[in-house]
Amino acid sequence: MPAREALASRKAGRPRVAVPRTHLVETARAVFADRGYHGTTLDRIAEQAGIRRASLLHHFGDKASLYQEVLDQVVVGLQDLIREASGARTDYPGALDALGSRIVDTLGRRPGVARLLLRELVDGGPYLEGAGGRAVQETLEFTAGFLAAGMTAGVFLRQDPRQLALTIVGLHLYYFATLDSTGSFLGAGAYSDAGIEVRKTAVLAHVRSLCLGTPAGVPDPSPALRRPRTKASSV
Amino acid sequence: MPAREALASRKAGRPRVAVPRTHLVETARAVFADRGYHGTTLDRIAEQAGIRRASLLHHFGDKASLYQEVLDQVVVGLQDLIREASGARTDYPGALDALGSRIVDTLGRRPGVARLLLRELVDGGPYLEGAGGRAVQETLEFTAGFLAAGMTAGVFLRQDPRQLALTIVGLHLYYFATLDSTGSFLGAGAYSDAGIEVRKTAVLAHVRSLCLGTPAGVPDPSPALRRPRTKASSV
DNA sequence: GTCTATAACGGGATAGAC
DNA sequence: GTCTATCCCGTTATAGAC
Repeated sequence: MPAREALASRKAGRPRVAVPRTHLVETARAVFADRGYHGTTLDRIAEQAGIRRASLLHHFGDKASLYQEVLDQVVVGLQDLIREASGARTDYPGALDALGSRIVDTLGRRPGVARLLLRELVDGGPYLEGAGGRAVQETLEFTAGFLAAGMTAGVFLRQDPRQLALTIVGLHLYYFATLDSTGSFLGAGAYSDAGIEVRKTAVLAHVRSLCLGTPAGVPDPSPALRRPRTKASSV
Repeated sequence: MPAREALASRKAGRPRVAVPRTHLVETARAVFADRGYHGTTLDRIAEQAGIRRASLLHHFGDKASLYQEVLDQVVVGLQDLIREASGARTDYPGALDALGSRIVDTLGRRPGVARLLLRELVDGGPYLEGAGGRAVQETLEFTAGFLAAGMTAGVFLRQDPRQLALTIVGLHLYYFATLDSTGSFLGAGAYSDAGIEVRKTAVLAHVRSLCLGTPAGVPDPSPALRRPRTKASSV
């Protein structure tokens, strides 16, 4: 954390240490994810990044452009992940597990991604009306197509593939996007590797049940995560 | 829609038609649901309600208090619904259907409720740290308890009841909270009674599958809602 | 109880020095 | 490329007449 004073005493025009653009976008992603578009100020992003608001604007022009760049990155990242993990598979149950596993890993490691995307879907902001909306639409379409293919192949249960796609997406995004609020319901450690693993086990079983009808066994949750501790250590 | 001019020409101090407080809260709910807390201005709420911003502030003191009142109402409404629909039941599968059915009806009829609640859970605002947070916690706890009871009764599949509760809540809230954005994926009419019915059928099957392991049959989605029309009528 | 008018503030964006 | 300083707009909240 670069201190405020160090910043103020700096000369103008001298790059402190050549803050790379990617770092700025990452910082912005974290802050936007935390507070939403309207809730975040450029000052906060700038402060976190260790520069001034004016410098931030120099790079991105305005707040909306920065936000768009952040969201673009998130959406194409997820899109690639889904295509990659499910593409070129004939083993439908295997693809199902691979997909769920990678998504839980990604969202669990970076809860900001789920928050950012879910918020945008709820808000229906201008981003979704442009290229971003098309990407989301394509990804949903792709997912529904994958499910439909599994049904015609006779391995997935016949049902409305679009409705199924939306409940699966919802079950993924909701959990990690609201983990901060529901963390006390789960007990400490929901963000830990163990917590992510517990979620992954549950999700894989749930998705298998929905698609295959397999009454999957998830007999024993990690005892440490079953009941919240009344006075558990924070973080 | 009361016209702007009619408002401006009114005399001060004379109640137009005695706008009831509940109406103000309802209007505020709709606007907050649409744009989020930071995204909504008191001017917009006031305009929708047919009064001035100053009058609005007279009733509620400040923006935060109004928001809290709105959210309180939403949360206790949902809490009551869940308790009522699942309480005093020994028929677990029946309770499952009743619960899902009523929730889909409620959220489908008023998508703002899902948006409002989901946004708050994502934001983790100050509301959740007060009485609201306790209510949410209680409701989650109640739901997990219901599922656990069904498991010990031997009718629900044994699994982590907390993880199950969160995926079910997520599958409910996500769908209706993001319907505006994913509407084009579903085709026109997602908000219609027919669209809600399609969702309800799917949700009941999904939840049954998750809890009971029943490979429920949802063979035929309404043809009108299966594929989006390229040039469908709006609304 | 509703209005007009205005104060007070926060935040986005620009100008220009270095 | 980063800074300081400034402008300016939107929004909240208050004061006080009616």
